[in-house]
Amino acid sequence: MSVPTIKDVAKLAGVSISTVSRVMNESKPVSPESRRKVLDAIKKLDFKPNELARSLVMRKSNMIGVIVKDIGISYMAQIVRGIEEIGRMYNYDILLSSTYGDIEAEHKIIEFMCTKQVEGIIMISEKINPETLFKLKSKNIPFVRLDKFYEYTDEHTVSIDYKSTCNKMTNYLVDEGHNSIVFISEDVTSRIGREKLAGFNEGVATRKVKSALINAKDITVQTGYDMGEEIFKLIKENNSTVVFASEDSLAIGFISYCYDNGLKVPQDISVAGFGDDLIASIYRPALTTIEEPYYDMGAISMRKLIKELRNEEKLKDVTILPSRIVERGSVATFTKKNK
Amino acid sequence: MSVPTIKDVAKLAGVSISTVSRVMNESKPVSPESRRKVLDAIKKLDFKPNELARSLVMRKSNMIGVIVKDIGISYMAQIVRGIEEIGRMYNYDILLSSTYGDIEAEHKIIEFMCTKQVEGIIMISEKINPETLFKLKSKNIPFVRLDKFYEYTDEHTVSIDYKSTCNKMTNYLVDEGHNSIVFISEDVTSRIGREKLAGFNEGVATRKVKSALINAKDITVQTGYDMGEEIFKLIKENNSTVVFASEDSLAIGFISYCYDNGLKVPQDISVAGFGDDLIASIYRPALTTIEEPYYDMGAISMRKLIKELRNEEKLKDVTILPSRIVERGSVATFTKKNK
DNA sequence: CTGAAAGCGCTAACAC
DNA sequence: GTGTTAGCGCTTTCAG
Repeated sequence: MSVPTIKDVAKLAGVSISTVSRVMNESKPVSPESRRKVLDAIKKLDFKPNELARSLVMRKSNMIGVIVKDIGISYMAQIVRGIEEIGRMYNYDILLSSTYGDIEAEHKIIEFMCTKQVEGIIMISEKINPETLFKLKSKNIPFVRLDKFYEYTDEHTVSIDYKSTCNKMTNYLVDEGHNSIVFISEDVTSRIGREKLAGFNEGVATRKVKSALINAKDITVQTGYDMGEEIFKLIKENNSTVVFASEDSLAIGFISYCYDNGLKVPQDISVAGFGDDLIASIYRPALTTIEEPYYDMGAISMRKLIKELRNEEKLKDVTILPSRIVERGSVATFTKKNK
Repeated sequence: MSVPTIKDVAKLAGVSISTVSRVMNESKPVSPESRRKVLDAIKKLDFKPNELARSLVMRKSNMIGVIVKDIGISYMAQIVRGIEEIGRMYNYDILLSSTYGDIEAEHKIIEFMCTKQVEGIIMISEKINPETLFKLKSKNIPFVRLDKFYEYTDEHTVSIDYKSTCNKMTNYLVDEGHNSIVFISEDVTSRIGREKLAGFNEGVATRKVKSALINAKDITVQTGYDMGEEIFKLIKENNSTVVFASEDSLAIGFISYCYDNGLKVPQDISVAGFGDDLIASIYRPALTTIEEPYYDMGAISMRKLIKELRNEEKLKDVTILPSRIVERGSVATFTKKNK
């Protein structure tokens, strides 16, 4: 016989299917005897309820859709880890799909996930398309967005305080003895780009140190590398001793450029990043950077989503997580510190 | 009204639900007029069929379970990308779960995925537990394993020819003018470990160069680093000019050790890896290594699984994919080559 | 406490 | 061509 159903269990146990259901779900009292018989039958048949059928009748799929731009991007994978672990705790499975930035695909995925009756959706992307967002909202299915360029509006997200963190890093660099800093900023038309820049500027202003700015067109390692020459120029012009990149990838790209062009990090120039990518600790020199708690971002998003689904709690619009500076080898110290 | 069902469509179109079903699935001819009415109603209501219900009655979930050890491991994420893209082509969704090596969790996940009626399972792990495998087989649900330590038996997998590839790399190194090679091998009790070593030995034997061997207890970057001192000793004893690590992570760890201990790669010592991890091209010096086609491994596994599900083709036991040497900066050239 | 019966949303014979 | 009906495997009234 193929896979057993509740009927088979009922027959073997000599009770009705309702009784079987009741012992399985402990939804209603069942006499000890029936209970035992049912349990025996379940064990004997190695019966496992068909979750599809349960989902259908209970209108509850226990599935969350996770839409990422690309699961191969390491920080996204870290977020997914968090989502997944919390999911398992609450018995939620995740349906994963990647968009590769294709907006057509994005829409299809959302449709499809809805037909699969996912109970909620988490979107992880660098930038989420407004149309997609609109679509998502129209479905009125709970969702959380994890989006680097998120402008606070009325959706739910989990983030860190980019501004104060960049301020902190700037202060740290000055504390280490750096008096002229080059800042590589990312897309300043985005909230995060602006916040990071603002934090840096604030730090520079309060500490009264010199600064120079350069914009990255995107946040790939390649771009960090390609900007090398320009950055070198800025360093020379400003007598800078450190480059603070608003993304680790940019910092790594730049360090690679230094490597290829005979500048030693941190002996000749210090470099700090932002994000604590997987690679930041492996690279040599290991990158001094700001830890973005990706795993936690995923975990908290998931927890929020689940609470919302259980009506235990309304999703708060924005959750701000702490972040910290991770000191590694890429920043030289010019001051004697007594820690 | 909440989400519309097939009934609502039927009512609005003034036909029976069968007719609606028929036009949706094009399963049977329908008069042009009914068809139009149905299509109109569907559009008007923005009706989308409940896939859960369809799955239940058709006994076909269109879901594949993907069990990874940890989606945060970059090569695993690469494999998942391949799986996912092919999946979408064939309208398969993926249900993702990570085990973190916990065998308890592994079993639960398999159970759970089966109750969710996944049609097949792909397991991605460095080492798959025999018990898990047994469980999986007992479910008799099609599955593919992507396992570094896989010993060919009777399951289905996709792999590359580790032996000949290592042989090729060894020859390449000799061609570049290296006459004494240190090989960092991984767990030689595993098939892959053995094959890699065999390939290396073969190359060394045919080219009649000197060689030294050292075993890695695992394949983490840290281990590569920790072995640094021992490797240094081997290099000195054998006058070696190159270290060939059987995993990129080991190579990277070792290069980091060199960096921290004043040996320059490739000026003082060359290093080659295996795998072409994401980091291999980003690291400086960029790592000369062997490209393992992770994406393709995922894609092909998925395609095989789907073919099997469609009964178009039996899963071949083992599929061997091509791989190639990626020349980058970590290996010095001592010979003049006219390419 | 327990069983019969209705029904979740859909597909697939089976009649007409 | 089309509607009726019987399920898919399960939960949940509703009687008893």
